[in-house]
Amino acid sequence: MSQVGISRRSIGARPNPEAAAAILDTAARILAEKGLKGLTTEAIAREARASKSTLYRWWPSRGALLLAVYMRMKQDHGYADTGSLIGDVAVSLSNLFAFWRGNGSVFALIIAEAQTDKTLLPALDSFREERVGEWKEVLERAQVRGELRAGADLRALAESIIAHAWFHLLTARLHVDMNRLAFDIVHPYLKSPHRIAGGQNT
Amino acid sequence: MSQVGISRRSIGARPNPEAAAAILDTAARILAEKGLKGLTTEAIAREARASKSTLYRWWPSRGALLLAVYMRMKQDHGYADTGSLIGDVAVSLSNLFAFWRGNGSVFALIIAEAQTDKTLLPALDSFREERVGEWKEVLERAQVRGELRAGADLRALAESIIAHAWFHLLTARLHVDMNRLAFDIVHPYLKSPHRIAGGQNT
DNA sequence: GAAGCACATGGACGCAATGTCCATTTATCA
DNA sequence: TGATAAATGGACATTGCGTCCATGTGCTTC
Repeated sequence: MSQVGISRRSIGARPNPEAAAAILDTAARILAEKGLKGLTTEAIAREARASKSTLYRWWPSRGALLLAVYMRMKQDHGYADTGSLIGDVAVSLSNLFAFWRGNGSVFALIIAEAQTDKTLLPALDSFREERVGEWKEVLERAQVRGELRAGADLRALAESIIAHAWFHLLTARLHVDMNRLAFDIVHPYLKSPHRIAGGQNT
Repeated sequence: MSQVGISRRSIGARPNPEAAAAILDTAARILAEKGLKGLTTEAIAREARASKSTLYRWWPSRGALLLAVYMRMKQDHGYADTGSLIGDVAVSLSNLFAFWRGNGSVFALIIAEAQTDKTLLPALDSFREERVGEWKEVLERAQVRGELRAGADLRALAESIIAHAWFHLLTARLHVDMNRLAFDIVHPYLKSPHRIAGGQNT
């Protein structure tokens, strides 16, 4: 809500951090109020009382801006520590899906944008790599607890979890039974067989 | 290559199948010659010597047309029957990735388009469901051979394979070691432990 | 303290691409 | 043979991304 009265002026021969902040704030607000449809560079610039030039001086493309908005919103990851791997994955995915549902699936739009905007790929790559690292922490805890089969490839499992999450995001299936999903993803990697917790399938 | 000399005319009070065929052929040709960049409704309509109205009478949106083009090109699936599940998955994914690389990853564009074009979602859903069915056939063969662990969920594994394939497509990683990828996806579901075949990781 | 400079900013514009409207053309039916 | 129904074509409206140039502001140098 950093709404400046009228318009923003130059503060000299260097970028104005207030402009960037206002742009990100405004983008997040538009996303909350109008959804994905309204989230255009024109609307963001207009409502942030900045020009599109300013916007493009900070981020090289629409996709890059969207990713910045998303990363700012995502600051708290929401990984769980329940004591069991399936529980951790179920709750963590549940938090993630709830987050995705709450912001109109911006992240789906970012993935989509990356398919045509090649400047986005590297940024998205490193973003994904960070997520892999976070999931690996969850998996290492499970490994310490002795839940995983011998020789389980933590990186492969982490990527698998993310792949499944993306898959559900992109196919608009964010409302599935999370215990079931976590079980399906993780249980082949577990040492001892588990009973399935949740109920209905998709 | 059904190139009509000049222009196409109405054949009366019913749609002209030649128009649809010419549009699909032309779209495939443009895709092969100019890649994804040139694959616009304007270019397709122009080069197919049809109007955009005609195009939109046959398909409700750009994405729907792209999916039709893709499905027409994909008629031969390329699923393999090597005698082992990991081999089947490795070769089948290899064929799929080669196909995707060959057409400039149109399918990635279709997935991207589905994120904003909601008329595409149902079509993409049923398309995906067909792929699930095909993969399940591969998996059933493995089950008959006794390769899978007891109680393995075939549908979950089929979805997992597709999820991984999409994931690699969307992150522009179509050149990975396919034996390695197939192993990572499948081996937790196998009854007996396997040695890994391929070499380097991503 | 004053003048020039470097660079961010704003507004307007170019361009490309999607989807729509209406007049025209064609075949069919009475 | 004339009227009707529907597809087709060309032009157009609209939207949205990215760019250009004049303007303004603070910093630097003399």
